[in-house]
Amino acid sequence: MENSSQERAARWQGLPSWLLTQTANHAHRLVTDGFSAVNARGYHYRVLATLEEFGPASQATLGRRSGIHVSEMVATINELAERELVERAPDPADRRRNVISLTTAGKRQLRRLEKQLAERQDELLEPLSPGERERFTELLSKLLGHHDRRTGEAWADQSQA
Amino acid sequence: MENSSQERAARWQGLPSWLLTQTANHAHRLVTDGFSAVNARGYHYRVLATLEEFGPASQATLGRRSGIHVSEMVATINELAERELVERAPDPADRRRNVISLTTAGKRQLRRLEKQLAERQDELLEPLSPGERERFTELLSKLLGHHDRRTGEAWADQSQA
DNA sequence: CTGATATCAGAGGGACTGAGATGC
DNA sequence: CGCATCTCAGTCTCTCTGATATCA
Repeated sequence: MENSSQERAARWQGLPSWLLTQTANHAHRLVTDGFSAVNARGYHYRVLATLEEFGPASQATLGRRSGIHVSEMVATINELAERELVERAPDPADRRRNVISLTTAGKRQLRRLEKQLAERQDELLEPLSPGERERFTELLSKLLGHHDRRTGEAWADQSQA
Repeated sequence: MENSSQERAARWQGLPSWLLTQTANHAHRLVTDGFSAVNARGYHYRVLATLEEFGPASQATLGRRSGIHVSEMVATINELAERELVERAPDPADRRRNVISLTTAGKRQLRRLEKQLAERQDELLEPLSPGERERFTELLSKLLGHHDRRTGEAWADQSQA
């Protein structure tokens, strides 16, 4: 038998990058499953939340604010508009643009998505104590801030229109 | 926040799942770049390391030990064999199987990959103190162990089948 | 017959690139 | 004119499914 009853752990399993990417996969699956339980995906949540937070905007601005690529935005808005969760209307002031706005159905859906999201965070952090959870997010924030700055990805604050 | 005056941060940016997946993206990019600097990718490292650690094996066994899907293993071994980093020989004891073994060039390449890997871990954790690094990997290990168990992915020590 | 092995083709999601058409 | 916006088509990488041929 090539497989003994006790295999050693592969040597890379203790590496921070491995732990990080594997745990992130679990997190991603949890959240994705939560979203698809209400027939949505991550982009839907991000667009709806951005609309609620910043108000109606063009697709391009929406893309900048939510960190979603413009060409992805097209498909995302298509899906949301089809379900009447957002409204897509031509901008009278600039005929290149569509003005996207949240409908009341969209707001209701956003509430559902946020409920899912909160539950999945809890599921993700389940084995950690409250104190550990706090330290964990602190450490992650520190790392993410560092690398976002390093690679110039402060997309949250690069917007003018 | 280094945010300019106008834009608030998107509301999901503090969520553990967001911090985790985004940071993991950075980690993945770092490691991938490190590997591609020596013309390799993650699967190459995992196969070479597994070969060194457990010795020659069939592709299927190699897949179980390294967590790489069998159909991916075919392409991975193709690439490694083409560069003569591994040898692929028919198993005389079982004609379905190929026995894959590490060449001396493969060992040299493995050293290069491990060097890259170590450097990138350091780059990843740069903003953290030694104590923080330790706590960080501890917390991640706790989470990953939990979710691996939860979803039955203890592929590192699953012996049968 | 069953199960395992190696191979190949392809799906599917996520992030991105490039080009074209329209309008500022 | 240069630039922005919207759209579509396609690439790339990773992971997984399915089908097939071979053999234990």
